[in-house]
Amino acid sequence: MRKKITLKEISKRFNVSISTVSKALKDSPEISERTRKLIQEFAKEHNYKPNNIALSLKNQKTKNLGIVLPEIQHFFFSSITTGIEKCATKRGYNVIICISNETFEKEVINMEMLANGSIDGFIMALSQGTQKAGDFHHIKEVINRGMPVVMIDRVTEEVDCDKVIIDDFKGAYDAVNYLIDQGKKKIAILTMPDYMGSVGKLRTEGYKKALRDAGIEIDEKRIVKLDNFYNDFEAVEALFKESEVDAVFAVTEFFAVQAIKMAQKSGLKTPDDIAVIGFTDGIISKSSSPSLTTVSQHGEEIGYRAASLLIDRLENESDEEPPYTKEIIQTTIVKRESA
Amino acid sequence: MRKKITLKEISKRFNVSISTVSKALKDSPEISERTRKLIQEFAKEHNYKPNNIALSLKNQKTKNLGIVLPEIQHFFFSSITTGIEKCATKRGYNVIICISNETFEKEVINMEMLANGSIDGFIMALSQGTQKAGDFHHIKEVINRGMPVVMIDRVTEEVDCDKVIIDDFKGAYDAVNYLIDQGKKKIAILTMPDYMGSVGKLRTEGYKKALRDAGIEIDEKRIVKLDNFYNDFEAVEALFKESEVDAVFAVTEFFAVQAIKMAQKSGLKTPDDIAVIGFTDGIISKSSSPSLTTVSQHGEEIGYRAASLLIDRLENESDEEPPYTKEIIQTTIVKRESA
DNA sequence: TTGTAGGCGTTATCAC
DNA sequence: GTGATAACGCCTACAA
Repeated sequence: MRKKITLKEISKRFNVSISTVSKALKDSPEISERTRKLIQEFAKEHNYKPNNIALSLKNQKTKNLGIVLPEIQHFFFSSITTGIEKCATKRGYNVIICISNETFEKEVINMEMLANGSIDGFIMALSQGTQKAGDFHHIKEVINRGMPVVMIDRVTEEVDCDKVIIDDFKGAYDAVNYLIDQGKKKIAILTMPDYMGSVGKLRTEGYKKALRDAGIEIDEKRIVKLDNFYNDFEAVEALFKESEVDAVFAVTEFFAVQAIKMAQKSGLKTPDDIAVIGFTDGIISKSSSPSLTTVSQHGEEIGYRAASLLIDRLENESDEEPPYTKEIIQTTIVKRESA
Repeated sequence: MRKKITLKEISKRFNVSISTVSKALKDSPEISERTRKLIQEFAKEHNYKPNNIALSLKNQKTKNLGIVLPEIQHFFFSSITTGIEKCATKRGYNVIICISNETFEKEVINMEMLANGSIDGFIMALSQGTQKAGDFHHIKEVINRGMPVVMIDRVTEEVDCDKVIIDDFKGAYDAVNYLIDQGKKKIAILTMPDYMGSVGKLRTEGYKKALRDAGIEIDEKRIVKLDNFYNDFEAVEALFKESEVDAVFAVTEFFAVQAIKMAQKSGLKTPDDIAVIGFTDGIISKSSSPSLTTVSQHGEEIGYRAASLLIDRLENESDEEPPYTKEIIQTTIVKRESA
């Protein structure tokens, strides 16, 4: 079992031409029974497989999907990746993953690299940096060149392409309603800045709408905007202490768990004194104590759907492009102990 | 901004040969100042970038690293991925990630796919299925063909290649010692079956050694082997109730958190009644309450080192291959509330 | 200063 | 039934 074998080498071995070998391996009736058998056996023995790169060059397609994500350490994105990978594998595609690390620059570089022939299409979620910058030229450029892009979760209206998102607004609305149904009135939200579109803005709006619909007044001091994961939660603790809060809707798992901690510190019981509901049904939610009631985003489904859309488009033979779709994956509430 | 432009197209545009264009773009002094400028400007305008696939075919290298991991939803593996990605990007490589989903079959298929020209080398961790089967022919084959492989974390002595592992034995030893130092005597271990080499066997051995060295008798009923993540923890709870345990060394974050839950259920306080120390310093550890004292595996460092080793080998120009190395990343104990 | 030719591995078309 | 040729996009040694 030595180096990779090529058609050329096989052809030399049998003193035939390369094309004969190629045809023989494809079981072409052009080639004599005998030669075919001979070559096929030899190939199998030497474990011949056509070189992917050569095929890519010839066919002008790589069978690779380019994935550009802000990070993959948190459950939501890693489960998206899992979903993408499942669909891709099933349909004969590989997955090249690049991490933008939440920065605009790395997002651009990654996409330019990959767009250069390495992949057939993109699945991507915007980095924080890109959302902040509001600059989407790199994505538009790729699309203009005829490379399909599917945006997931963190998307923008400014780019015209297929999208798979969750209904952040409704997810938040449902979550807050759930709390209201438990008889909670003083509901706080731990959220993110507005430029974090879906996570920050939309969920906050869902929260407000739910309160309004229930005839509960919106109290701005119960809207806490946190910038990142190592933020000061003292403001939150203060709120709790002043018993200004009887429930918390947290926009991430992490915030939710922190809220529980703060409550415990303040001697408050969850869910009786302070109920907590989070977003993202990840490992944290399952393993925290009390375990978290959360809004599940079904990351794996998002990934799977996105890959499915992308591959459909790639393999669409008809000459007219189907219109862009926007799929909305419904969130569901997973009831556990915290609310 | 239309379709991707090629050397050929540029050459037509200026009525010169392809090689002239190629040289001009490389700023070769062979080409006249004027032609160079002209072509370079045109290329920049049209955002010319050489096609990666063509380069790969020509250079017989792809600048892609193939990563085969059992899963990436848990923090340890996703942080490894992050580390790999960082190093790869820095050195101009892309990362193709495939998930074996803990099965032997998918591991084999993935590696065969990638080995077919898509990548220059592998970084991989064995799936549970492969460890159970004890069949490593696919890895040996790849290596025999001259494709370098770096095994990480879940490795086997049967394959000769570069390896990056943590010192599971010592990590466990240290963890248990830490508990002993706190005056704990009845220390249980929540572990995995022996075929899970590093996670199961080695850590259990470290546990035993620590007890032995401290002159504490090993009590088999305190060694609980759990098969997977949705196991019955009743056995554990029973142990707690019979007050046969005053500390737990858990071989995963998840087990650790479950142990805390069981303790709480039994009305025992952590860390006073039952101290708990886990393995893997992930998100769960940080956010659980009480937060977990854990053995940090430094996944990102493992990934970074592995990628570094692999790329070094790929770019090693000298004709003799350097000997295989086995890097051992030291674990450290991250002290928090649970012990 | 510019161009030609060959090659990377494969396949498809067409010729013998 | 088999083989030569061109093409995918790029690079480079060698002509002209």
